[in-house]
Amino acid sequence: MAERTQHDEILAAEEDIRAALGDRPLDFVSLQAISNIYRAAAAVRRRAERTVLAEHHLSWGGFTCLWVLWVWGRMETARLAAECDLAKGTLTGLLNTLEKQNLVERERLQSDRRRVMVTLTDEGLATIEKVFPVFNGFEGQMSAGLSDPEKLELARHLRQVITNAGDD
Amino acid sequence: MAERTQHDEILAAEEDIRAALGDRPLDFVSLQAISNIYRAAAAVRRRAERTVLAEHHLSWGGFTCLWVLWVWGRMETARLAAECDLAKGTLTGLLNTLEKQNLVERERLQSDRRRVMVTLTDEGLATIEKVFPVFNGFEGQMSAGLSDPEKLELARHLRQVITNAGDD
DNA sequence: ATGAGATCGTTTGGGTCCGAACGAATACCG
DNA sequence: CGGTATTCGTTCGGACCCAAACGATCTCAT
Repeated sequence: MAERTQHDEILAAEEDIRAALGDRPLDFVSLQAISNIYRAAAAVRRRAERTVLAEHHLSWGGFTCLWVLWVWGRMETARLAAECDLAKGTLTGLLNTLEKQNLVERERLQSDRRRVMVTLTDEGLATIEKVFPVFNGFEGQMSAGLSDPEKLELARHLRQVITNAGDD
Repeated sequence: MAERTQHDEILAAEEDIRAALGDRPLDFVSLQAISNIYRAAAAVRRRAERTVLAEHHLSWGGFTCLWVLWVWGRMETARLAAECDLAKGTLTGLLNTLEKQNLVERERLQSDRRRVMVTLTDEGLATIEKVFPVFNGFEGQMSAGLSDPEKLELARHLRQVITNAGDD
């Protein structure tokens, strides 16, 4: 069992950093915490896009839109962008794609013709109802090896970071 | 103190999910853990690009390249892409940008003219030596509110996720 | 009423990112 | 040797992503 796992490699890399910069003032603990967030996010996203989402021709952002619309129901683009954590300009392009796929519909509001309401189509509803359980299983796989209390702790720590980084 | 913080809003959103889907089989714990990784990563990156990195005209990826080259020294593009966690095609564009900024240099290997060695220029070295301490301070701000043991725990949990998502 | 200002979603331009295809250079093998 | 495979970095097409600029629409004080 002398196998060198990816886990070990990550730790080894972090040791290299300490060795290379050990004589400088360095908040190494914060560095580990924050830099691993980005690596984990990128790894999970890539994996999802190549497996679960690719099978249904969905991008990460597209899936997020469907999911939000499924859980909270039809809503205007401004709120949808906020819930999906996207810039409003980005959402425009995403909705174009989803509309071409007949997964969502746009509708100008009568009361205020600047605004646009977004609704799941029947096909969009069927898609998210089919994909979400698979995606949720994927989330389970990605967090395998952590106990439920550990997962909750992870989520709690991340909420703290999100709050600290809050876009105000 | 009736203030509704961003922290509360995140938790409220998660409650909405449970309410909307409560009667379906749902691994809610894994969902919280994984989905917050992406939100945290995006928030931290946006914040960094708008503050620390913008002042020095660096993108997230560009900063990562300089950092890697600083810690581990000059290396070939293939390894640099791996260390930066980027596709090799992406790295080509990033290096073009960094080369225009006179921060790195490319050099064909004599022994194998397919390969390219990347080196920090003096200006690149000066840049990363100036920016890194600021960035490290930024990482401290982003993880404020967490104790050192909590940060280490966060890093450890994320390493587990990275391993689970490993690109094989 | 009506013009100034605010607020929508969209467009634009630039950068990031990926996967697949490509051309050059090297390595392998008979 | 000489031809085929493999392995490089780069290019290409497409999607994503953002900030800023843009038009259309609404609001509101005059």
